[in-house]
Amino acid sequence: MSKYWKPGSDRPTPVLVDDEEGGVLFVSTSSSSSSSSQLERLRQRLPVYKYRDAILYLVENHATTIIVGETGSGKTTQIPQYLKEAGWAEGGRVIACTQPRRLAVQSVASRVAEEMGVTLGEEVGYAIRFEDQTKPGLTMVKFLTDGVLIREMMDDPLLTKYSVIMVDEAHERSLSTDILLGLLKKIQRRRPDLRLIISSATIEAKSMASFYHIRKKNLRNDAIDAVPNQEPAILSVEGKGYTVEIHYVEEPVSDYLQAAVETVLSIHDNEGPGDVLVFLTGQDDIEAAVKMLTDEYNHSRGRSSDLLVLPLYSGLPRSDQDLIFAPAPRGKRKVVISTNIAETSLTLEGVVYVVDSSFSKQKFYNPISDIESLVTAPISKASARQRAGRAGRLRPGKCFRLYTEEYYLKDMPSEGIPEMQRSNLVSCIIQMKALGIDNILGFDWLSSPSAEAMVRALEVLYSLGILDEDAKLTSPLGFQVAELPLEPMVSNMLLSSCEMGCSEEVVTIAAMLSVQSIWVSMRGVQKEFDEAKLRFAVAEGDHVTYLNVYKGFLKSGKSSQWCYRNFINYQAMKKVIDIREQLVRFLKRLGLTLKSCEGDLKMLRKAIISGFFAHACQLAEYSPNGMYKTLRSSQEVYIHPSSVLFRVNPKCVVYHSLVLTDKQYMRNVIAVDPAWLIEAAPHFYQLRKPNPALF
DNA sequence: GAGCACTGC
Repeated sequence: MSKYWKPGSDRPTPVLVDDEEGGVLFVSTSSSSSSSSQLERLRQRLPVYKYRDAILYLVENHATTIIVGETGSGKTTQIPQYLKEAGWAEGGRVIACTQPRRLAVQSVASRVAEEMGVTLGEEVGYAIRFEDQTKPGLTMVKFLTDGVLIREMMDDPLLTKYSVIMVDEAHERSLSTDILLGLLKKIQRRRPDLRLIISSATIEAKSMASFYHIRKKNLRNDAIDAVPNQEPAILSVEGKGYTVEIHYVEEPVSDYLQAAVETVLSIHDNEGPGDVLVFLTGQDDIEAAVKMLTDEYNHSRGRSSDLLVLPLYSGLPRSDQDLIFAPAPRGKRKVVISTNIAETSLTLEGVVYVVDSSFSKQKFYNPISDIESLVTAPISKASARQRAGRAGRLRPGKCFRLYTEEYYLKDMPSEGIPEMQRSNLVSCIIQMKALGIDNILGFDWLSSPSAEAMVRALEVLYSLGILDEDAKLTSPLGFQVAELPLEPMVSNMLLSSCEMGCSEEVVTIAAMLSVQSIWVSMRGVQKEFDEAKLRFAVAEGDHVTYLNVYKGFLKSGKSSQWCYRNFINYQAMKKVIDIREQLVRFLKRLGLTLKSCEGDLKMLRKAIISGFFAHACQLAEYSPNGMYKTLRSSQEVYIHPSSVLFRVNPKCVVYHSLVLTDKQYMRNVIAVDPAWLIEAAPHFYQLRKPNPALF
């Protein structure tokens, strides 16, 4: 790696300046290229030229306002308060503010409640999954995740109780944010009184604005006069973050792991005090980097003995994650080596130096093979800027990019591919159908997914009996599946189990399949880990094994100590309990009853098949290495080593999901009798060429 | 005998 760092610039020309400190706000509309005339026009209309006044003026006069600025500037949290004071929450109307993450909803809501001097859960409340802290009739400002707002649309498609809807962090372009933004545009045509505020990073402003530009011909006649201005306004706000000095390598690095480690040591030797945050891609790289830095510590004490090196990724047990937030001991410099989790989800306050590898793991979906895979890929400029910004929260910081300035300027894509275009769309499409959107292919998306992906999702939903020949939700199955907060195949399995008399067990399995992994990832104690797992393992497969884990957890009195002894993730188990309770409530609301099959594992497996028949595989003949072929498309797949059926290799199995690494691995596998497949899904299997190996 | 970026309902 080059030891020579080249300082560079990053920030696009600042378009705007702040307000109360005597500056001006920059306001423009999407069609205008002349920003100064826009500014002049606004200046003439606004006697007092302040942030608050500008917001209220724009919301009053434009159907859509787009707030652009540094993310995390805290500027947007003042907006709901301004709106409430200006009377937007009177007469039972509510101001809604969405965030993509639960934690952000909670923290912003409590900050705003405090600023307004009210009790959280009354005038200012929030709603996230499992937790509704609002009082209908009293709550005027409501914070919620965008996913919850989409769920609310199922009961109230026009979101009639909201006067203003503010969507924060829209530039992240998460699946649910994109669905919401599309739906809101549709609502806007039928609700001229509704105001939208969308908060986004600079890079996305123009496309957001042109998306929300309402053409008159698209409005109902009586709505034309009611919408004050169909042209979205853009308001730029300068963030309050400190400047971050960017440094690039002079030559491309060949080994970014090695380069990251050397950069940390070089920062430690040459820079002033302050914590270091390093962005790598995944658990493997992170553990390796931690080890390299620790070895360095052992070899040359003088140089790095005062480094405190900590890994950070989502799979880490909570107690280890909490170490990150404790201040480093006196005289020590904290170095956190992290995945993308530190880019948006967690904020470390003491960070002054950021090291950016330029890579992250990203999900991609191939609609032809119907497989999602996770690959290491270059990040976007927007992401790089976000990473750099993590260094400027405490005081001016520095960001060391392990790539050249030329690469940044010329080759790095300016924004990432929206999640919508990298995902399997079954859940998305079922939600749209439940909201009465029939023409999915013609829907006005912010970024349209491929036709192949949409057609594939429609096919899968049709084969599950969730959609009919006209691509409409079936009744009751389709509508019930849309209600349940699960993957459609899991919903199908659960609903079938109610008819088959094993819902008590299957509701537990559904909850267990909804969490990342219930096992704690532990390296170095593999033998003990395998032994612990064997205590729960059964010949039928992983799903039934999960039932044993759940039983054991309940029997222990939901003990964290018990989890620790058995290599089970306590946080994941608590989530399983929450999800299971919620599912039971949903089932009761649908008029379905819980019934136990009292150990009839055959019935249990048949219920699983009724959701997952499309994921059936048979062991290839003469296969010494455990190769399976999928029945649907003869793809080569293997049982994942984490499965209790690894190396057991039953003749015919059904899997929950595939993970693509060097091979395609099936995760969560259950052994089945091939005859059950035809019984469960004759439409799916009987039309196919008979397979002599099976039947 | 090998592997799981990150959210969300």
